[in-house]
Amino acid sequence: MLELPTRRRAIENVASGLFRERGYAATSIRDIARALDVQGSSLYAHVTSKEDVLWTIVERSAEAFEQAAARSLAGLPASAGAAESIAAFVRAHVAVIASDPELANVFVHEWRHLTGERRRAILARRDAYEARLRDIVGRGMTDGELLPTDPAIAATFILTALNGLATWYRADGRLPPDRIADHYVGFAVRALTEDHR
Amino acid sequence: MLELPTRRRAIENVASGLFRERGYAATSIRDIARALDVQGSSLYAHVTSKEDVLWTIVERSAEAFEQAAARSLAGLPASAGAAESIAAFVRAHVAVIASDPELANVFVHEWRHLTGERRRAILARRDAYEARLRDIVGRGMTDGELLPTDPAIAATFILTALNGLATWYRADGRLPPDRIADHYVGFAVRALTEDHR
DNA sequence: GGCATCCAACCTAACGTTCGTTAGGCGCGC
DNA sequence: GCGCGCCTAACGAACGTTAGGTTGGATGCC
Repeated sequence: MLELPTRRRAIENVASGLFRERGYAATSIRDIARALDVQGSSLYAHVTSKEDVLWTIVERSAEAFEQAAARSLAGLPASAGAAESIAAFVRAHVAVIASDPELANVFVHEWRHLTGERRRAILARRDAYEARLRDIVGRGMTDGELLPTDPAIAATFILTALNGLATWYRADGRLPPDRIADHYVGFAVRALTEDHR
Repeated sequence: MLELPTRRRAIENVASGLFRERGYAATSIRDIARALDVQGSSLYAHVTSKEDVLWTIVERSAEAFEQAAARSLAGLPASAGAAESIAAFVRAHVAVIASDPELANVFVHEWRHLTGERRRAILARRDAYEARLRDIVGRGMTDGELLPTDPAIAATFILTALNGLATWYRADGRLPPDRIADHYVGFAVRALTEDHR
C-alpha cells in the first residue's frame, strides 16, 4: 500500500509544481528536466509523453478528492443534516488542497490541456464530484434545512470558492489549514442558511 | 468617446476568446490569425507582439473592473452599511464578467503570463482591487455589522467565488446575469452575517 | 473624367529558436 | 552481467517575429 518514491514520482512532483506556477502549456519537458538536473530527453526513460505526466497527476488528484469526500461523508451519522454534510465536504476538500496544493491545482485548472478520451473522462469525474455537493445542497433545500435558492448556482459558488484555495494556498501562510477550513465551513454553511434578523 | 471598431480591436476580441478557451500559452499567433482568416504574419501590422495583445486585454479588463466597482460604491448613500457595500461590489463584479466573459477571464487567469514591469503593475492593481473588498469587510466587522471572522480570508472567499464566474459563465446559460447576481449577493452577504438560530 | 498618390490590409518567404520526441550508447551498482 | 538512469545528437514541426512586396479602394488635383 505504501508508495515508495520512484523516479517517476519525482518527475510528477516537480512537474506539478511547475504546472501550478506557470501552467502546463508554458512548461516544457526541458524545464521539468532542468529542475531535476537532467537532460530533457532523459525523462523519456520514465514517461511516455508530456501529456502522460499531466494525465497521471490529474488522475492522482481526482482520486484524492473523490476518496476524501467519500470517506468524509461516509463517516457522518445517519442523522446528519445538510449543514453537517456540507461542513464535512468543505473540510475534506480543503484538506486535500492543503496536503498537496500543486497536485490539487492541476486537477482544478490544468486538466483542460488533456485531449480526446482522457479529457472527456476527467470532465465526467469533475461533473460527478460537483454533483455530489449539488445533491447535498438540493436535498437540504427541499428538506427546508437550507434556504430555497438555486442548488446548481449555490454548489458552484461554494466549489469555486474552495478551488480558489488551490491557487493562493501556501504551506507557510498565515493560517494553518484547519483554521482556513473552519472559516470556509462557516462561510459556506451560512451562505445557504437563513438569517433571522 | 465612442470607440470605433478598428482591426486591432478585432484581433483583441478573437484573442481573448481563444485565451479563455485554451489559455495564452497554448494559443499561437497563427491560431489568432486563422480565426480572422488571415496569415499569422499579417497581425504584426496591427500589434507589436503577442504579449502586447495580452497586455492590452488585461489593461482593458482591469479598467472595467475598477471603474465598475468605483462607480457602484460611489453611488451608495453615505448611510450604506457593509452589507449594502458588499452587495454593490458583487453586483458590479458580476456585471463586468457577464458583459464580456472572455475579457474578464484574461484578467482573472491569464495575467500571469505577463513578464517584468507589466506583470508587477497588474499584480499591484489586482491587490488594490481585492483590498477594496477586504476593507469593506474589515470595517463591517469592527463595526459589528458583520460576524467577526478573518477579513482577508473572507474577502478572498467571496472574490474567488466571483471569479469562478469568468470561467463558467455563458451568455446562453440558464440564468440571466441579474439572477446570478441576485443569488451571489445573497450568498456573499449571508456568509458574513450572523444567523440567529 | 483621368490620373497620381496614399494607405490600410494583406501576402509569401524566411529567420532563428524552441518544442516534443526518438535513437543509440555509456557507466555504475547489485 | 544485467538493467536502471543518464548522456549526446538529432529529427521534424511549430513557435514568434521580420522583411519586402502586392492589392484595392479612397483622396486630391488637373
